[in-house]
Amino acid sequence: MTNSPRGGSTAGPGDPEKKLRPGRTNATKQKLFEASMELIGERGAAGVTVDEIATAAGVSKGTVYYNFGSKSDLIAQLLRHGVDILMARLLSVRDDSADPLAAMEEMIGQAMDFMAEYPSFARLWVSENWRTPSEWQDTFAELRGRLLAVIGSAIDGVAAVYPVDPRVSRGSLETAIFGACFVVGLDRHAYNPERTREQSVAAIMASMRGYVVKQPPAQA
Amino acid sequence: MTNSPRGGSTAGPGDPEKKLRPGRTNATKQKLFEASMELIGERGAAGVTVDEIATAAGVSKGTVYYNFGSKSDLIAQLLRHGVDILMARLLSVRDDSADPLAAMEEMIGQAMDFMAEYPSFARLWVSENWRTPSEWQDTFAELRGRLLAVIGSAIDGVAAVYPVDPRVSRGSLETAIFGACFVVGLDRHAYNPERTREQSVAAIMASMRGYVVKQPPAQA
DNA sequence: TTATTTGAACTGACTGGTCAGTTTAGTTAG
DNA sequence: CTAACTAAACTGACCAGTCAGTTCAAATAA
Repeated sequence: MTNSPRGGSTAGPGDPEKKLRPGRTNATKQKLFEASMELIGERGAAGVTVDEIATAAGVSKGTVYYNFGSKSDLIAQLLRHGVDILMARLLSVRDDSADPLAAMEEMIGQAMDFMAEYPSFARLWVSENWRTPSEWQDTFAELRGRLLAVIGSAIDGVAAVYPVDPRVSRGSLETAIFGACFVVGLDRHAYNPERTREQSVAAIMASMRGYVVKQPPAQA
Repeated sequence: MTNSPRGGSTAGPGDPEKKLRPGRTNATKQKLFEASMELIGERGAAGVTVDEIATAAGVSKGTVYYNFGSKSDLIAQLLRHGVDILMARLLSVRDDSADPLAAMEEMIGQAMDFMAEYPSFARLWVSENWRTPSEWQDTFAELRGRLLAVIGSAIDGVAAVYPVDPRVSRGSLETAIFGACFVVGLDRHAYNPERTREQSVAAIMASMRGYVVKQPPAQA
């Protein structure tokens, strides 16, 4: 199936238990990530050929198959790579603050920065997530869960301090905020580059401010 | 380039100035819309072949090219078709109500119903919108503008009656709500079918409730 | 020190298959 | 009659994945 270098018993970096020779770097994989992120974000996973990715990375096609077992595998690893970066930024938000709403706001700001920096990843995500029988279904489910957990705990932090609207379920709110981050970030990049980071954050934060009640919520 | 029926001088329905024979229906086009909406929503525009669409619609491949000039043209018309339906629903919301917040809530409800009924359209939209050099860039820009205008006027209606948070720009809020409708609708369909329509609407409405200020907004 | 070997990393031509779009000769039904 | 549609064959481009062969730094041997 997948391309394994020569012997079959020897392990290449494409194999799960890759053990880099000391002094060696992941330079090739990194270049392939960058090139494919760009191309796939712009034209979609199906719209980009492996040859194009290889050329853009300054590498031969065979190298792609040496480092990744398949195009599909490359994309799965690309998704993980992007989520790792986003997660790191979200988790960088210190939670010590007295005001969990401020922490939430900073997290949304981090998300907006990420979308501005990696719009191609955001496009890849919204393009391929939600496809019903997708090759990356499991990957998406896992990564989505990881991200939502972070947002969810930030929401919990708010709910622990402020009175909140009981009509709004935590899960739906997580999703709404998560989705708004992607869409607002992408829209800013594609259609409204003049919009500021703060405007975007404020628009998304509106849902958090609507979630906390200043007076008892209207009777259900 | 594109296929023009027979002689080149004869006009088929694929041509811009189609003039349906009275008594004739659009049955074939309708079937093609339904079939391609389903398939393209699931596997993406590039992942579906014209042959598959024709077969799923119970029609021959030639008929697709008779009714539409190309695959690309079919998809452009498909986008318009879907937006026509969504627009009709959004505009069906009577605006006479005393409370523009209630009108907004009903519009979001209509949007959620649409997403539940045409999840494939929603997937197609988020998959192909935001692609940088896309064949349907102009189509998307126009349709997006039409939809945002409707949401924007509903927001204006609220802002005319309630005091609103000046930190939140109308444009960003439009985008956030618009995007949240798609993403919450899709997520419900794909990952959380147990979530109710009301929960979803409430989560999105939170941003509107956060937009109107109950006490003067915190000093900027 | 110098020669030899090893194997991970990489190359790029090639294969087998797929697919958009075309064409043609015909059929159906209003 | 003619608009709408069918069925099937065909073209030409494109593309994922393969594989025999190359390179070269480090390991080992002499």
